[in-house]
Amino acid sequence: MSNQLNPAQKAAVRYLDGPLLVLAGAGSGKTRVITQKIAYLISECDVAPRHIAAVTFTNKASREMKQRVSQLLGKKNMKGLRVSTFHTLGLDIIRQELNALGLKTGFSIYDSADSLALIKELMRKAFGDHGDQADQMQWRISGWKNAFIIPEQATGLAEDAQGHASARVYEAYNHHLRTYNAVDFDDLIMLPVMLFRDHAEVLEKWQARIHYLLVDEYQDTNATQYELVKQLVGIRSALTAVGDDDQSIYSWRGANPENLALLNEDFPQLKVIKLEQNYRSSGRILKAANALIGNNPHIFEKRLWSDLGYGDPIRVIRCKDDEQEAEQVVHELMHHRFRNNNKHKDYAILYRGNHQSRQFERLLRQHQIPYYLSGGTSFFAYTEIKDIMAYLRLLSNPDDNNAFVRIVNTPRREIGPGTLEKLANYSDQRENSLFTSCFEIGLQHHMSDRAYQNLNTFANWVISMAHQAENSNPIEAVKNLINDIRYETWLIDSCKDEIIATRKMDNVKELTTWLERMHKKAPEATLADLVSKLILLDILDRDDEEKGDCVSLMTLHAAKGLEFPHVYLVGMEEELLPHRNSIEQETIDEERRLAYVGITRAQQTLTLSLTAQRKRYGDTTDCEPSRFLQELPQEDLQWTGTGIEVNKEEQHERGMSHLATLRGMLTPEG
DNA sequence: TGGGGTGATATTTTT
DNA sequence: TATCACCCCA
Repeated sequence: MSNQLNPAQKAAVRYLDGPLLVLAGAGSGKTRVITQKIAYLISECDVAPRHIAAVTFTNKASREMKQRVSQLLGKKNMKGLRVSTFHTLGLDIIRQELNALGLKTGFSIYDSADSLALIKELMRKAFGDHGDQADQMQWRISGWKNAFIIPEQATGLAEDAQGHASARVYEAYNHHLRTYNAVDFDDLIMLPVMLFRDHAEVLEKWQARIHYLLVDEYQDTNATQYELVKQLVGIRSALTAVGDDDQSIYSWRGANPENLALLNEDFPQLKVIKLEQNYRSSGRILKAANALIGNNPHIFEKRLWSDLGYGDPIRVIRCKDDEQEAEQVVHELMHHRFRNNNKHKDYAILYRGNHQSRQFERLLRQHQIPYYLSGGTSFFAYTEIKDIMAYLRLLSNPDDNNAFVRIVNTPRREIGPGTLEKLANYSDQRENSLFTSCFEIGLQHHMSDRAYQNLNTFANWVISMAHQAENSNPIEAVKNLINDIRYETWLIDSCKDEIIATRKMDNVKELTTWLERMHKKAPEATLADLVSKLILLDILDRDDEEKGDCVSLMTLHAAKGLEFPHVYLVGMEEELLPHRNSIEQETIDEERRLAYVGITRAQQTLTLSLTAQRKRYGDTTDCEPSRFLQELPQEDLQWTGTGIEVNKEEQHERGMSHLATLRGMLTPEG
């Protein structure tokens, strides 16, 4: 890829006369446009870095962006530049406007596990026992927050008793979060928007701070995020939004691809620039991608092209069942790699659902091919990390009930479920956090002296540790704390396996190493600052570059934004891609975009695979080829597959059902 | 407190 | 069919 910008890219970089929407097709160099534009603003237009904000969705994207800007400008010339995720931007705002929001310093950020636990508890209390529906409730509440709907509005919108009940849980949930001096992920966006709506002077302050706003992956913004963008941009309208409606695959999570069209309405002066030259894929792959996505309705028409040559045919491997699919794909991959002397990391196997990875993993292991499986357990899901994080959270925010409950008896302090129950009842009555209740005289009458003593000792210990963290080096304080609670001994005692205990302790050490590193970078930051930063940052992001030479296995969702020389898109069947639920809900368009995202990941070769049968919930079911296969240019597809012979016999037995169509597709000119 | 038995449940998940 | 969360019991 050359360093020069093409005319469309250049126009997007230079355009500053008003709001701009850059419709950036897959592989059209959108990150380059954003980073070059930042550089242009700073070095050519004399905009101070601190007046520019670029917002992304993932830490990874924001890291990459920062890095590329610093390549263009040098680190010292970008001081003050704000490149962050939406959530980090929200966190910054909240942190600086605490009082107006009714939060206290050191507030906690509840991750989804925390919020689920809270919702579960509330549902148990309010509705007897509907704790098993907590995840649906969490989903609903998050949906409301993403759509900028407050509890009162949710109540108003409720159509039945169940809706009312849900709105009540939402209300209670928010109320409890505030009591615990905590916010959840969605609040990080929602609270700033509410604040800006109600306090013009605060909004003005932030508008004065951010003179130019750039938003990446604009099609993924939800209603609340769009509101935040509109507020910050204000009448100045200095906005560059970059997005691609064809790559909108998160609407099930509240993303509003219509925001692209809304931009047109909300900013009548909106300028639209299309990036249609693709620097990634062969002409044939793009032709296929264009053909497929042509079946979707479009507000903005665009047509990707490339001058990278026409390339190899798209292969379609037809298999007997999912087991054979894995065999054939892996064999094909191995041979291709060997013939072309490629690296493992040149290859990716993409699929619709996580469960599809299994067969492939098995075979890759069998052939000793190193692979990288995206979407494992998050670092923060480990119990030992949760424990330590809970301690750290409690130090900065003693009112954090989740943290309190988690570690009050870990390691053991003889504060059992009975005592906790009594404490909880008491604090409920008083509308206080558990921690605060520990100090109340009235509590004594509700439990044994011994229990009361234990609680008191613990609470005082928390205070002294918090004091230490505040008044000396926070990292030292953390290390002290881990020693103080004898966490290592506790791990060894509680794990049967010494190796596991060591591994867990290693994780804990890694956590402190991270804190140390962050502390070095920002010596002024308090422990609370470090902890909240840590929560928004998925540590597992780190092995991006340390991934090594591995075949990538991932879902289509996870593949967005990535590219590979050779891509295998597997499971091209009805009910899988498009997924069964999407067929029922008639949201085929998004599934088509998902397939589109998969296809456009490929640089040189693309191989699709499908099976005639698949094991599903126990029994084997027949599969039909995905409708998307028929939407591809048939003359560019090359069908192969060894499953055909086997199927010939079955065909008689089954009386030529759908297999006839399959065979039709296997013969060219069918 | 953990392990085993039981029953429900089976897309995608940036923060 | 496999997994996972949950409950109960020792």
